[in-house]
Amino acid sequence: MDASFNPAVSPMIRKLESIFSLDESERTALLNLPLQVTMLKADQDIVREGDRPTRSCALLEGFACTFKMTAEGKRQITAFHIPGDIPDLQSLHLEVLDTSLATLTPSKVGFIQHEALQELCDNHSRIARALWRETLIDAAIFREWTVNVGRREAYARMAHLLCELMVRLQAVGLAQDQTCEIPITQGEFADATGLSNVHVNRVLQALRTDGLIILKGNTLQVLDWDQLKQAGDFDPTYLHLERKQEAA
Amino acid sequence: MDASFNPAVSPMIRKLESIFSLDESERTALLNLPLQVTMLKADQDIVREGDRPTRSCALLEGFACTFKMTAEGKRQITAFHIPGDIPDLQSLHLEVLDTSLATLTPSKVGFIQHEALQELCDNHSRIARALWRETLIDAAIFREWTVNVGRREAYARMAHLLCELMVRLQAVGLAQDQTCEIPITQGEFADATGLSNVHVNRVLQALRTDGLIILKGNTLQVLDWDQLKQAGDFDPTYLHLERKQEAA
DNA sequence: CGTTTGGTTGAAATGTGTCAAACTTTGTGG
DNA sequence: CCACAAAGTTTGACACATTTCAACCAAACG
Repeated sequence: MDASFNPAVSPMIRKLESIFSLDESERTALLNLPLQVTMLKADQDIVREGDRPTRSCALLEGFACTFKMTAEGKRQITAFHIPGDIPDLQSLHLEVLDTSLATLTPSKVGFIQHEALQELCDNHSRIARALWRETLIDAAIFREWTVNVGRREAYARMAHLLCELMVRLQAVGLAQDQTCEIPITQGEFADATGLSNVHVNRVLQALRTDGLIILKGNTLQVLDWDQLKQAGDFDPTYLHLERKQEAA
Repeated sequence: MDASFNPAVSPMIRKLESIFSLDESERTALLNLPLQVTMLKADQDIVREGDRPTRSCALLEGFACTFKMTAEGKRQITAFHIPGDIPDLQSLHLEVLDTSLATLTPSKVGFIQHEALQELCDNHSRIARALWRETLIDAAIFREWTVNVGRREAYARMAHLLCELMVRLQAVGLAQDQTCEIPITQGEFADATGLSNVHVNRVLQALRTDGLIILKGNTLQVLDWDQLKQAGDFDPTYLHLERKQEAA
């Protein structure tokens, strides 16, 4: 390991490698990215709708979410972010942010100047492709969420979301034995699924009663993957993972 | 005009120029794109979920939509496409399609081999940026649709969708005097908004009664843009248009 | 012109939201 | 380490937006 390497970026590399094969020189280039690392508290805004950031943010530890408020004051979460994600990579090519980004838990984030990202893309066309691909997969997840919210009833909707989180966490090594930590409150689940928190509570109880999951505190354990998958009408294709990982 | 130029691509260029400034050499490069032009009937699949296409499709004339079916047989439309759009540009970097794409009306489409697109991107880094940007804007629209379906009630939801279509059509010169052609049935609006067709019908009647729109056949006329915008909680920022066009 | 497709209407059913209170867990400062 | 506050979860009763069903109507079309 070169002394100038920045080991903090490793979650980001692990994430990228879950969707794109990197070679040694590419990993090295990523490890050399200048990163401004910061610790953030829970429920803290990282960037806000309307901002014109000159940098993007890599989530290194902790959970975050992208959201938007309606005129009526309701919140819709459009994405959950887990370690390794670059939640606002889009700001590299879209000047104005159309959503806000906030932490859900205490988090470690690394800011990367757009210039540095641009230079990386110019010098490594395959990294450019990998990052473009990452934003395309984000888009695929947004599409799937629209389907989930628009056409699945509450029980399936919640099951689907849990499936997605499980598979994504597994892809970056944050789940094992069908178990993972999901520090997301029922109110946050509600804002992500377009349901009320009361109804999320009832649906989660149903999922427990049906023996599909154990969800206590922040720990989710899937007891019956096949049934949860079926209940949620979940097909992981849209996550476009490099090596398919069945949560088996 | 060079004889080898392909004038069929012009809707695509007009669309790109609505979100990114092209110079003469870039326009020329786009005009030289090898395009396989085909006429399609209404309600015809262009590509299907699970396909692994080697080309992307530019919509030159007509309307199309991206959609997904749930296990219960319900359909969710995740995007409407208008002339100039490249609805499956994402397949350039995502091997497997996670959604289907179909025409809504008789359409003229131009297929572009991925190799040709890749070469174009390699030779013109600014076009690469423009195309990446286009996919990022598509993603922003998906996000907004999630908000729309998840957190707005039917009346606002429908108003928002009409606002979006109006502004997008205007951006490519397909709307004037607050009027445009929208060949979308109430059933298709329903599948896009996550409502039933019966309820879409009722909401449209309410929008008419309230004097916000005239919608007869395929012709939409907005009578009171400000009120429609307010009713739909519509803020066009997420469309990231190059020169903002107020529908005024 | 009949047939199909899409639009409209009304009545009844229902999934989910709202409200309000109680309960439980977590975090924290004395 | 307790005590208390704060945050999150659970429960029940009721309200209501939206769906479903079913019929009818209007327009488009070959």
